[in-house]
Amino acid sequence: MRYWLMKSEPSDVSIDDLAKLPNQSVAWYGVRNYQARNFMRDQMKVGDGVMFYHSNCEVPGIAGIAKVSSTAYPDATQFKKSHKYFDPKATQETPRWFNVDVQFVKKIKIISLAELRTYPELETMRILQRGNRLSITPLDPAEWKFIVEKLCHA
DNA sequence: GCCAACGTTGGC
DNA sequence: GCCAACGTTGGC
Repeated sequence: MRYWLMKSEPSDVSIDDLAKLPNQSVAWYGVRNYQARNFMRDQMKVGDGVMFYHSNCEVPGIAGIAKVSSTAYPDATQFKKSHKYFDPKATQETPRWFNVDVQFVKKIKIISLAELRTYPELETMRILQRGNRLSITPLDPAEWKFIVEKLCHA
């Protein structure tokens, strides 16, 4: 079992939105970065833990816990001509982009980026490294454990 | 809205 | 295969 941190803009899908969706689950569409795609396609398994991170918003930080609820399958938006995530180089036979489904587990009191930066235990987190922009990054089990046990409040 | 950092594209 | 130009991300 692996652990991941996945960024979402709350104006797109917030942790509250996720909790209200059918099955409390969403297709993680729109990833157009190969490294992030490869994490989903090659490494994610059903049941993997996910820290749901709010980015590009007033208080960026970890807003909840989720889990991977399907293995990867072709991202439907790449085939839709009118869609902003349409990719003319992708075909049904050779899709270029994949996504998993992510399911709500619980909402927590947000752990802001500024707070995350204060813990030596978390200084190796990819999200905290300078210049990091990857929307999906692996979390060390130790980082996951520290966040779940020490920082999560309902 | 600014801008640093970084990924992708495409001409050569 | 190099690398300049361009587009995007995302904190501030």
